Amino acid sequence: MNIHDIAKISGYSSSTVSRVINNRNYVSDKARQDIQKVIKDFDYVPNDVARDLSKGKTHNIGVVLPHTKHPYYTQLVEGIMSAAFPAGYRIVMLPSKFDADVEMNYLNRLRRKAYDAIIFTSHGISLKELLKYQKYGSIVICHNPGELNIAAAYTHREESYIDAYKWIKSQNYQRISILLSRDYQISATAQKTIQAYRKTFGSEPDHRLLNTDVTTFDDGYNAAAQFHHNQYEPDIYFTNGDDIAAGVRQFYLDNDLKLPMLVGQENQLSGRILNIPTINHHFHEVGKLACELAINNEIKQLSVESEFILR
Amino acid sequence: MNIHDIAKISGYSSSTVSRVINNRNYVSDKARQDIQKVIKDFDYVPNDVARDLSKGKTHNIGVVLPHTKHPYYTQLVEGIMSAAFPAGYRIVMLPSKFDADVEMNYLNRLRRKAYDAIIFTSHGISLKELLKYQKYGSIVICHNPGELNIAAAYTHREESYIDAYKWIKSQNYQRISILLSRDYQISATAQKTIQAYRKTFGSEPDHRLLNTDVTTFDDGYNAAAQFHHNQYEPDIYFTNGDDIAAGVRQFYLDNDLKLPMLVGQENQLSGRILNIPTINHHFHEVGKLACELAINNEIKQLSVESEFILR
DNA sequence: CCTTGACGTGGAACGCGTTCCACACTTTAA
DNA sequence: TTAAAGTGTGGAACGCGTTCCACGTCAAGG
Repeated sequence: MNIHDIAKISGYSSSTVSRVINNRNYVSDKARQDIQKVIKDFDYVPNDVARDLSKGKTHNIGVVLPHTKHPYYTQLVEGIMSAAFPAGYRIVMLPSKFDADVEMNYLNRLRRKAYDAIIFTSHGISLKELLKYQKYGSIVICHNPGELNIAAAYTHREESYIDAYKWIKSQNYQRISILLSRDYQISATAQKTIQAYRKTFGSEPDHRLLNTDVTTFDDGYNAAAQFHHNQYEPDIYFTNGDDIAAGVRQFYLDNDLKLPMLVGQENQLSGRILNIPTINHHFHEVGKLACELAINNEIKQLSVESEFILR
Repeated sequence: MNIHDIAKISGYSSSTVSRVINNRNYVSDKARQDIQKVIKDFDYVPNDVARDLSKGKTHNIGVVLPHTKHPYYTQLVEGIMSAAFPAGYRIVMLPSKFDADVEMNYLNRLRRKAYDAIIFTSHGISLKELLKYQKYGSIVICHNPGELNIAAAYTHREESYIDAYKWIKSQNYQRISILLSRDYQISATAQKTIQAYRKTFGSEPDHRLLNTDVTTFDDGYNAAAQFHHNQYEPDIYFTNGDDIAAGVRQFYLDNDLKLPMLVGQENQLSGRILNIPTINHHFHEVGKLACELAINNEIKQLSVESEFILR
């Protein structure tokens, strides 16, 4: 049962049926009623895929996420949804694990018109590669793209990182551990963390206390355990998330050791419960902005100030 | 640039081009090479929407979620994704806020072939209504559908609830508060909570200590504040999530009151940090099972045992 | 009385890939 | 030697809604 069947049965053309379905003008009352009756009698509904094909628009936005457990992505996705839903867009989750092949595959699906736009909450492939695909649809990333002309919504982290480090400095902590989620050679965000350190302290961070790939409570726990094992322990941990800081704390607690100072990020519940200073990056807002850029196909950069919260 | 253009340029028919694109047999080496060269030269990629239309399949699974902040849904979505991705399916997020109109809209989109299947992580409309739509595609729900013949993956909660109540009984707690996420008149899950109480204690729960619509840390906090204000306080809270229990705890802490006993659910990080007994519902597994049912279009019920964890 | 324009409707092409069927030719088995 | 089976390829319809264009009618403005 398709629109042409309805046309035949009702005795009108498919153009007129289409007008009725889409509530458009230039249809007489009689035709409208006749056609609506047939539609009802035969319990007809139009096919969305055919409509998408002929309109050349799917109202789908692909959202590429390296992993899902991490609250960064959860918050972003919520923000994206909050903007997508009212605008009649749906979001399609695209897990990537930073795998370049998988990401390229998603980009190609943008070319293939499976999505109207694609948002990279984070990405493994290079920005130059992304640029090449802009002609196929709107592409938005969630970090500062620097000079490159690509749509982006991101948190302006520098200030808050420097605020945090300044506070650390003022408290006279000596051994500062930095737990990063990704290698600072790869990740722009991790780089910012290090840069802010240099700016504030005028020196390099202590590499013996610098860890990468620390993203969860357990990772934090293990990092602390490792430092303890090496008998070279920090008196403060600057971590990439409150949950991670909570994991560090747990290690000290489990082993009856004096708790070090902790700094988290992302304003997670764990930080609130444990009173850990944090940095609120307003990811919900970032997601919302990213989605708006995607929908409006605007190539511009929007940033949100993040803030150090000392509890 | 479409498949017919490639056919014309290469001098073959679109059937042959299609065979080449889909790596099928019955194509000579020469034809394959010629066509592949044209495809490459003109940088052609097929249109996924057209393919979906002609195949009658989208490889999209809609996932209806009342809200996103709640970890129940997050864990389910992760589980769903873990099954969808390897099978070549993508998931489309469909926020509903339990709004029946919105849910009906999503069901209609199933009819309209926008999704191959739809998973309701929770739902406001009746099961009878859902049953009507089964003929349009696979529908899976995430709670026990009882006698109804509808695909479902869910946690078998009774045992663990009873285990929890038995423990509460054994500890001689007198005033038991139950904080539900939804009214037990509406929600099957909430009903189970009450039923297990009746079974264990042989009596009705104290309605003065029973609250509904408690889903977040702050809700827990406020519920505790309210009981305190009413000067009728529980000595134990049975809550719908560790985060909620953490919120309750926070109220007592902030007001320098003696902490009541707490029981959480969902095995969240907050419970782990604060050592709150919890119930692990294995939602990740449930999501995975639900997705498998959706993909295979099987109408059967699968359940996972949940377990009371006393820390 | 004629022109202009809004209104109502249909035809046919378009968006684009898939697939069934027919046809020709080449092997292989009998 | 011949029928049967396999290989290679094209034509055309199909999946289904949208939209441009043409054509006819009728009323309002000049």
